[in-house]
Amino acid sequence: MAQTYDHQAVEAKWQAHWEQAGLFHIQEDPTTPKYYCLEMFPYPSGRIHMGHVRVYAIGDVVARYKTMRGFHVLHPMGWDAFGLPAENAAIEKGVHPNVWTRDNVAYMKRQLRRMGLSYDWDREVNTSQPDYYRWNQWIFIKMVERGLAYRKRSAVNWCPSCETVLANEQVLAQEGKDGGVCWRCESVVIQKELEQWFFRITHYAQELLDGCDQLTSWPARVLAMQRHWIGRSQGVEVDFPVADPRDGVAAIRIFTTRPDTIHGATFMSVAPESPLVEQLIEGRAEAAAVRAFVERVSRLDKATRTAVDREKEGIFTGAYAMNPFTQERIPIWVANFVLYEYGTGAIMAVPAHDQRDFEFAKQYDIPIRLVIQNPEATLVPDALDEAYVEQEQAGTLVNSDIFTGLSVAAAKHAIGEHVETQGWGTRTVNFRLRDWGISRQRYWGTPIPMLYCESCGLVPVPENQLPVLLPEDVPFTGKGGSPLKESPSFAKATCPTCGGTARRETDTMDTFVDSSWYFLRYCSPKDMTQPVNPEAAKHWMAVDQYVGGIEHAVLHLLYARFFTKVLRDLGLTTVDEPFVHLLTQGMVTKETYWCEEHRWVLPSDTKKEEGERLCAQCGKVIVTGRTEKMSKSKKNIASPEDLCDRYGADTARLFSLFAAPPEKDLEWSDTGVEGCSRFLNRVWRLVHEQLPVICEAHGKSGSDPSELLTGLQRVTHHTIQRVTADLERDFQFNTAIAALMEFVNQLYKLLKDYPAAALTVDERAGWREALECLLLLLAPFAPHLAEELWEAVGHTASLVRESWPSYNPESLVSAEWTIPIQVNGKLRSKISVSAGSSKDHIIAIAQSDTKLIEWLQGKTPRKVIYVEQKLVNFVI
RNA sequence: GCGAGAGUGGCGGAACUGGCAGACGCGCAAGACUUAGGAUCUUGUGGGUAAACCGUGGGGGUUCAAGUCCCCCCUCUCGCACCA
Repeated sequence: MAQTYDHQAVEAKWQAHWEQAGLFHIQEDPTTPKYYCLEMFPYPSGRIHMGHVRVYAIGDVVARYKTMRGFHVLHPMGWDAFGLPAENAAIEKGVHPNVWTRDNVAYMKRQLRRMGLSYDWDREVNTSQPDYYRWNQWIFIKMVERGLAYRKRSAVNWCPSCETVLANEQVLAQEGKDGGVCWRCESVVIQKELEQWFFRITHYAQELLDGCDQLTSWPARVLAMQRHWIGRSQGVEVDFPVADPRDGVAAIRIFTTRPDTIHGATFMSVAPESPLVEQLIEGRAEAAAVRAFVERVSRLDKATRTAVDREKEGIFTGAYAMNPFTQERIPIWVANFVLYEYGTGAIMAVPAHDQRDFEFAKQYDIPIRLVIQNPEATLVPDALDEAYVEQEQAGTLVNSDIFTGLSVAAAKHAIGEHVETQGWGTRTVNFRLRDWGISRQRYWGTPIPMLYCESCGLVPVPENQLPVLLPEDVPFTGKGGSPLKESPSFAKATCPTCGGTARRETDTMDTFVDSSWYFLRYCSPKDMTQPVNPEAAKHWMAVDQYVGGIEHAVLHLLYARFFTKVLRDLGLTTVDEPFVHLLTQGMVTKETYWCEEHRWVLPSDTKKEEGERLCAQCGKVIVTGRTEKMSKSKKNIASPEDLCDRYGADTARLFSLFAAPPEKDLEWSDTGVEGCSRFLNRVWRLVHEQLPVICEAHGKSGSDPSELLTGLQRVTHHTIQRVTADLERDFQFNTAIAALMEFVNQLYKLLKDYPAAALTVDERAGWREALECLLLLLAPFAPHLAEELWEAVGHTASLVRESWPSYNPESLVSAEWTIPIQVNGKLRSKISVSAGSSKDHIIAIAQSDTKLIEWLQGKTPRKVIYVEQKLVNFVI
């Protein structure tokens, strides 16, 4: 018998078998419960990387496990196929994005097949194909009709490298960079004033926030990030009348969450972009200086200007407003930290109780008036070195007219009410969330199905003219601007309303639109009449288990939740939330190597000499860098293809699941991979060595169950229990696999201790049960090997159709208990008693234990603690 | 600063409701089988020569018993960062 099995042949054999038998093809089945298992679909960048291996291995174990548990499991796969790399390839290499994408999809699909993943490929979707993106357009038009898609001119994020607009969610913070950076290329993003299409995600802000409470099986940090991103603030809008009113500015409306501090407002601040500024300064002596300030501030990009450590800067407009509560004249300033897009773009400034206002007041010598007193330590206004920003529970109002003496909480309520009864304003709620800008000035995306007619204005493309196809005659120059403009055939159109000439919208949609509803499309991927078949969606939705990277915590996951609500309101689905359980898997990381001369180097370009790692080229000492996410530039990648060639898909899967809990980072280790490969070979040899034992039925029939038989049964059923519990409890794959390894170790021990020749018929049956359970339990993790051995032990049907084994609690019962004996809480001995022994009996046995007698030194224990089946503790 | 999470052997990591700390794997050591092996198998492996004792980031506390509960502190990772 070979000592290692031929994984190449075995894996190819079963992949072909599964496919030919159509074992992963799934249909609605009213007789069994459904389960929808989904992993985030990949962008077809060219090759599968280890991150893909990990996420798809996780998903596949879930899908296979749930299938064995009797669910009919929807486990689809597809391609998030629109995106910039395809277009860049067109610019650089002259290959059409469609061709580039198609080739990549074909290659990556082969790679995924090689991993033995249980996908229903009949449901494959590809977002770059008209049969998919036409429904983006359809949904877009429905959203236009409902006012959920609209066009507006505003300052937007612009990535100079990708030459396109980005949504707020796609601008990320990066250390060392002043501004935000592009999510894709990490270039610093700038601001541009443009007219663009937006999705009114803010319409669902409250529901998106409330929905977080239902998502109890999502990681806390993802929910925290979403809640923060949505950013709900409850407060009051108040009009501050302008002291000498001018045209169109009778009052300045502010938003505050701290109406309780309103008596302490000693000035106001307006955002530099606000049109109020010009209205306030016109004709004043201050006008020129203010304009210069605004000009200077607005040259900076927003992220820089609003960085928290940036100095507070401002300028007095010359105008005054009246605090409606105190009737005082307070100066109106323009301040760099006030955001035009948030609230009303203007604030009342309470330096005593807001840190920003405090710093501003200090700098410009504006009075600071204390209106909240700390009851525990009396604050002296002149001695403040920071604003007193107390919590709700502490603080009492002072210097606040009739509100003096109220608690902060009571004052918030009372003053809010007063504002409303006086007609000065209203209580209101503000969100941090902004509408989603979806226009992209790129080619490889969904054309926005809108027309600009000279006489009718904006006109949606009629439904029966969809899809608006991407034109082929587009030159890829890389010189920027929407490439669709360059198509001679595309831009010109006929207005469906008046028949006159119209111009097509030449921007395309953000690719995040595509991925915002693909999970719904999988329910009825071939429906040519609608994006989602409501019946199919009703059957399959919501996704029971979603698996993907944490990097989408606010991007894709927020957009997908939004789209689900939109499609629900269009009657296409009945669920409010798309994903019930969310597993965010960690990154795959690896050590990096740095050579002074050759920079980052591949492990294979280094050599080890006398315990030191040297550069193979120049012989210099290699510095071992940080363990980081695998990346080509850091040269710390491991190739899934090499891995499959050398060890096989089962080993690759097993290692990705074993080396770390799924949500944590996984540090790549070549020796760890070998360990997993060794384990699979051990399973292979174990089963083959025992084939004669389990396949031949000779031997006498035993009378009572032998020690071997009860041992086999106990370890078998105990393993079933452990593996099942580990999978049921948050998919603890690493400990489930550890349990399987222990199982195999124990079986080898029994193999050694009980020679095959002497076995009874019952014992042979016990061995068969043990080995078959091993294969069943192993099947979701290492499906090829499990199938091969399942066949070897005599089965003809695929393991895919087998049920998950259940354990018999009686088999777990051991004839003996081993009870640890403690003295004063420290382990001193262990005793063995027959199972079911009474407390008194166990204590008596313990007291006669020689080791214990030594430890007790003749003293009588003050107290004896006995925990059922757990331990005895003598306190002396 | 705010939010989330994490600190356990040489390493990755176990330890469900307080109850034998270190499962499983890697690495290491010794041995067996081998012409040989980086194959395979067996044994050992927290520190301490050793029993004692010490050990879960540090310091207190509760308890018969603490990695686990309570209080204080430190470090690291990730996310958000002037949102009024």
